[in-house]
Amino acid sequence: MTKRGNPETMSKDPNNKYVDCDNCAMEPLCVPIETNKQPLTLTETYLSRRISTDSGQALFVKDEPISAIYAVSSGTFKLTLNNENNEEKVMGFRFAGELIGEDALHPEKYAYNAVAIGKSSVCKVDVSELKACCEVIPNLQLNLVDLLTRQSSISQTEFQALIAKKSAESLLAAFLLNIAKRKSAHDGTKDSLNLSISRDNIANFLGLRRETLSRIFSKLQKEELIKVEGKQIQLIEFDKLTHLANL
Amino acid sequence: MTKRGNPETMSKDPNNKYVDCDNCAMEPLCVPIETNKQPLTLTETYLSRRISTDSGQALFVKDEPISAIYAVSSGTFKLTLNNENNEEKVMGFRFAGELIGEDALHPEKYAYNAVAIGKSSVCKVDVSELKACCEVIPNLQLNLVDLLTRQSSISQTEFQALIAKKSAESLLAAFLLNIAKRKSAHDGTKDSLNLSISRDNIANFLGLRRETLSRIFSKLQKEELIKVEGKQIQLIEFDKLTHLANL
DNA sequence: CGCAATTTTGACGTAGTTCAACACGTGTGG
DNA sequence: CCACACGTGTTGAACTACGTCAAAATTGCG
Repeated sequence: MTKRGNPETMSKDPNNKYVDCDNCAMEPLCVPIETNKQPLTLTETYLSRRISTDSGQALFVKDEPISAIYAVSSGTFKLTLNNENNEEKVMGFRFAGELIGEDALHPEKYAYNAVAIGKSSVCKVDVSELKACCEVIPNLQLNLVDLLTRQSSISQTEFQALIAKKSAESLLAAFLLNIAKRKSAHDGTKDSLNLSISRDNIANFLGLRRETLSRIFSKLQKEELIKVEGKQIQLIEFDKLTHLANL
Repeated sequence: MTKRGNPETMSKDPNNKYVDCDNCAMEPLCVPIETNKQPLTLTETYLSRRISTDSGQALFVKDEPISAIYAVSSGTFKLTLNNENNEEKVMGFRFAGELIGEDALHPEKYAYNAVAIGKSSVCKVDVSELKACCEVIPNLQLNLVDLLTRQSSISQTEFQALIAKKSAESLLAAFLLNIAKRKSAHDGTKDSLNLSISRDNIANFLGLRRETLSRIFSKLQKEELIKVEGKQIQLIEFDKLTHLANL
């Protein structure tokens, strides 16, 4: 029960592995249905597996009516808004195993743009098909509730550091720990981070300028709390970072 | 179908009115069940209406296992965290008609403290009873999904100004507009705001110091964008405020 | 390789913080 | 009834973390 999906679409890049389906937030909508005794596999009616996306490609844009919800199966996505000057504001990131667009179920239109960072891939659940299937299989609704609340909890932790409006140093510490935790849930690595995200995107998300972010990276490295090698970040002093993050 | 609940528990304070049930986010879990042909009213098994709370009283505290989800029926609540120095961080507010604790359904423990600001009251849905009822009435699950996604959308709008990390002025403009919008959804008033929240709590939420917030209030008043009379705020230049809020 | 994009570093400006003082309302006790 | 403490809100003056501008260093892609 590890890798499903079409093998020929699988990435060869070792840094861009597909997440295991049993580590994916979409699982409640995929797995159980396959194993129950329906005449045909119900998931096929609403689920498309591992669709490749190019870097910079948008899954959807803000205010588009919802048509599907997605789970990242490899790579990274950024969630963005554009202000009235058409400047981009990054409001979050989604990594392999996490959901995108699930929070559009109510107003029925997406609340942000979802853009691939680097080559990525997603699994896609068609919403109207899903709703039809929910009529047939009541248990599917419970799975949906579970999935919604699960992802909502991840989104919350992502915001908490930002909301606390702390020093730039403490913001970065919290950010690194958050990413490390979310990534480790899927790829096992604990203190080493492959940051696929550019400094610009991180700075934008944290509400800092790229220069400030760069200075903080240097500072934390000089103090030997982290080791920076381009996009590869080592978390050395986990405890001190945690303390910093908690203000 | 306006006011339900026990009349003797109703507030007499005109500034602290109960929200109409049909304007309440909890409605999907209350109304429809009352009107369907069950032998007994199912809501009674999981719903307690209009429980009074004193100012400063906590509905629940962070990390407590989830037992119920709440809808504010009158008054205001603040959602808070405590950092390691036991300082309070306000992460949001909930007004009449809005939900509290619904986002604890997944990790099954509350993610924050919920504390009444001034005398307030809530309707309470017992989670284990609710789950039991979901088994009996599948449609209830769909209502739950609706309710979860709806509230999640409100929470998002509350954060968006903060995430954008703008100037203090623009933060306050966005905050006032957000509150005005959320309150007007229930009490009709559009440009006049009864801010039940103290300046300290607002400043804390916005990540500003109380002195800064006070200066900005004065500035916006001097520029005649708002009129400040203690907790009563008039939004005068709606358009200019909106522009400010959008950076 | 070579050029453009990204990241880092330095010098200076400013929005918001900090600290301190004051003003106002409310509750308490003599 | 006043004296006093205490919570809340406002204002002034000096300080500082982060932003801005400019330029160098590094990375990465065609």
